[in-house]
Amino acid sequence: MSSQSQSASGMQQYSYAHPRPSVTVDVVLFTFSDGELRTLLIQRAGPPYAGQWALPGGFARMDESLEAAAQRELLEETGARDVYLEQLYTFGDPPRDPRGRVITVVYFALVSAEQAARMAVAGGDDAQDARWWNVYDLPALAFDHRSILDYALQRLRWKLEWTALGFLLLPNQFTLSELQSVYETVLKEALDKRNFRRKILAADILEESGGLREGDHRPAKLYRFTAKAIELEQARRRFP
Amino acid sequence: MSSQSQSASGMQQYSYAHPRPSVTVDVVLFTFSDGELRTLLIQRAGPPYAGQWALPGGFARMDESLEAAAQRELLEETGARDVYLEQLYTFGDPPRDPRGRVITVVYFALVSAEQAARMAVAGGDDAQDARWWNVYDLPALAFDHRSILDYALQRLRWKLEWTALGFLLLPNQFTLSELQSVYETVLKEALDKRNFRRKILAADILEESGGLREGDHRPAKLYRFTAKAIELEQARRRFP
DNA sequence: CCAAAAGTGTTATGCTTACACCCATGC
DNA sequence: GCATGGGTGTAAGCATAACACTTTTGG
Repeated sequence: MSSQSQSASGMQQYSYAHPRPSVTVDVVLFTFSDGELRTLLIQRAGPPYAGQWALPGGFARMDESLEAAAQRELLEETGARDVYLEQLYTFGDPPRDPRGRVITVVYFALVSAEQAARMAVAGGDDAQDARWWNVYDLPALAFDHRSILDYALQRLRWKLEWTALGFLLLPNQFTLSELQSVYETVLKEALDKRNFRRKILAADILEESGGLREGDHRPAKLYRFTAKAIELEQARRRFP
Repeated sequence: MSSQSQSASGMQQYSYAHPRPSVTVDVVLFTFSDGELRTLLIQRAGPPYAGQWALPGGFARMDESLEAAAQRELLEETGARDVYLEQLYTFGDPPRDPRGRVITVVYFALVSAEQAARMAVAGGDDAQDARWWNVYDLPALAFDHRSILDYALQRLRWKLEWTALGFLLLPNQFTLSELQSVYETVLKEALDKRNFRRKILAADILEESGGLREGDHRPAKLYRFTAKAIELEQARRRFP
């Protein structure tokens, strides 16, 4: 059907009987710190869209799965391993990349504030710079990345409403008020404190860590999510 | 980054600096007739998996969107236009196709029994045969199509539980018992008749067509879905 | 008149929502 | 002692689930 061979004709090494699109894997990475919902963007070093900010990502290699490619991109651009990932959507409208037909399989990723802090956020080869941005205060984005990000945000909201994934954005230990603040920031609506606490605790995915968050005022109990909760989410991961 | 040019060297016409995967678009097409949930499969004419049944689909062209490719494949293989489509998932594990790296973007489609009946189900170029199969009584499938189909079935169940998409599988006019039978077949569980009717009617997406289904016993009122209902589903279409 | 599917209401239960005050600490 | 965020219970409304009989037609 489509044959593949390697010739030694200079730059053009891979030849096929039919044209093929490029396939990239991009990642929308969210975290929550300093009271903000943040996403990681890299600044493009070269054209097209040189100097503009874009989602981290790159070309899919021939010998790795799409999810592995997403993990690899994250590792290369942030040093992070074992990140919660799920496939978001595949964008492939012909005009989305001026270089030609590029189909991108986009993954959706969540990291804790701790993981985010540990990251060596420096970008890979084709990046000038990389940094976290407040999701509600973004620069202009390259390609169709703005609409991809909006779509990811929609998915994140949906996830928070229907699953209990919010804790993945926080450090290992957190107070219920911090968790509520994540939900309120992501969903962009105020929640009732008593109802929120009841619902989260009823979901039976949190346990008291025993510690207390000492601060300016009354100390707050620290919670962590149970191992069972993580498994549960992993099981649901491919869905929908 | 990756250049693309055409040379006149026999079969090898398209050359790139980096290897590229093939990208196909496959469609899982569901309908409901004769009390069965059915999916359309085509029988492969050539290798690999010659003679085995597979999802309809084909290579994505360079100048069309992924959804347009799915619509085109459906048109070529069934003659059907204006089919309800949504993107399901992108499968790209390296070993999924023995011919090499093939990434497939899978779409999920629903057609009414009427549309299904009108279809010229004959398959395209590379098909020996094409026919509808009872989803609960399938032949061996080529590639990883069995797990794709299982995933699509999961999505269909979820859609029926949370949205009111069931009517897309039925003819334009249908009785509430027929609609309930769709739900029961897809969800694989018996539903309470009174609760089902109340819930569906409360959703305010059906209207009486005025007609009656005459049969062996007491005639049943015919319903159709309202235009509003279709728009509503279209609006939700990209979600999740 | 019998068989078969159509059609119809009520009650109990659980979940969601709205709502206001006391508690523990740092300064 | 006061300012600040932490922590708690109850009642009303709403949606869900369970449940059985009458109606209409064809044969």
